[in-house]
Amino acid sequence: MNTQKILLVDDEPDILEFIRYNLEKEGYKVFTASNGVKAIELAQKENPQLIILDVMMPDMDGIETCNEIRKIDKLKNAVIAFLTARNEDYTQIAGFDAGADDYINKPIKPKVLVSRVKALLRRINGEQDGTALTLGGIEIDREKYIVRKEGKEYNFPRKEFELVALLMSKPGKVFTREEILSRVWGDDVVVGDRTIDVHIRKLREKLGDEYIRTIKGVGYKFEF
Amino acid sequence: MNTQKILLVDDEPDILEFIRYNLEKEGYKVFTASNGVKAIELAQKENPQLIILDVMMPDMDGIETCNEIRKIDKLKNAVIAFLTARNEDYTQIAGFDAGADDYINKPIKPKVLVSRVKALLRRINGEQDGTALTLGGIEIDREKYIVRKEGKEYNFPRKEFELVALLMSKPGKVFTREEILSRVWGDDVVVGDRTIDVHIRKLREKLGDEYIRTIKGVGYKFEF
DNA sequence: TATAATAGGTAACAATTACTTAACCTCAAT
DNA sequence: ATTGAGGTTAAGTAATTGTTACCTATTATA
Repeated sequence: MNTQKILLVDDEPDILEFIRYNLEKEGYKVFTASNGVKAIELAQKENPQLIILDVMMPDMDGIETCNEIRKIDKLKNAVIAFLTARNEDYTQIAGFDAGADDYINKPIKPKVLVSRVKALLRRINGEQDGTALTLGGIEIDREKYIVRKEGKEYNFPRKEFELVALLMSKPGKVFTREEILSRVWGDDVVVGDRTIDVHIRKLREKLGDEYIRTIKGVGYKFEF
Repeated sequence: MNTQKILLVDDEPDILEFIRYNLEKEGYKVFTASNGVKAIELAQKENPQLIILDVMMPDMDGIETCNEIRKIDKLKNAVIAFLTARNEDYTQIAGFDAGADDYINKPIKPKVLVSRVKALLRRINGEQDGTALTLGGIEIDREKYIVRKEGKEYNFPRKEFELVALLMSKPGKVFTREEILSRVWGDDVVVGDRTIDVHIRKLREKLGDEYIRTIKGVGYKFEF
């Protein structure tokens, strides 16, 4: 296997060097950038498998940088992790929307960092793990495209699967109809108003009514 | 040839006796154990060529038992098969990590059981494999480019072989059309839309419809 | 070398499944 | 009571996949 490339983005040199040290010790090839613009340049050039972004940065913050990176085609498959201070709840929500794959909390502990990085990189190299998400007895497995409930497996049609996966990706968060349309159907597709309802209904039929809650006038959320 | 020893482990006496009856009829020497601890003891003493483990057992489940057995040096070459209920959480593919060689689905049909056991034992006696992979009664041999099903051998054309080998390499995982094209045909080859379908059809014709499942809008996967 | 057999691919159409819509219903807030 | 948001159902529509027959290239066989 090729040496893995990691791009590290933070405005604090100390943190940059601290993380670099710990990752290079593990044999990774580490690139660093001190701001979003440089990060994007480097990412274009080096095509890293994993990008670690500090959320809090001057000028262009991590989320914005993430959004820009996600627009670059050849980086579509890169794994992006955010560095955040503990308990930055709002940030996290925005971060998942931006397509983050994981969060790493500061202060950083070397061991945690390394094992997390390994787990994230394993995802790319096909190896089993991390693909399943379990919440309130319901498990969705992206890789196998299966939903499990109480040991039984169900094959959901594509839209239903994407919909439940979206809602579960951020349990408790209310997804507006707009958001749902944009992320499950795509921005250019135009569908009628009742389409979402019908899909929600099908999900409730299969999972039970207790998981998906309607927030009238706002949207839907997953609860457990 | 020496009489072959088979160790059977299940907590349900009925199943134990049912299988024992069918295997003894074929001339095998069958030992039974009702739990993992006894199984390990017996395995140590009798050194069976084949061990059939029920996955679901109280206290020490099949996978755990398997892990313990694999630690015993003289049992390194034993073939281990799991008994599983159909549609049971495929999580057990974790069983492969534990070093399982095959899965046998419940409910058990005598004929299927016997031919399966024969196929597994054939591996030990004489025919050295190393590159063979057996799943749900289908065995693919990368070296000889041969597919075996219930004792019969089939010569698959290259593409068909590569396709089934790919799907079986990660049972349960959905391979997108894109992935399949890239890995069986290569990234630069351009083939029409229906090409994959036709090959899938040929495989289903030869193996039976129950192995390859279509996930509409996503891809195909191997199931057993 | 001619001929046959096999493998791989394509096109046309059938079948299936998923998705969307329309029409109508319910419920709660004003 | 009226309105508006969402729920429900059945049926229509679109998209994806299955199937068959046929063509071409390659490899085996006489």
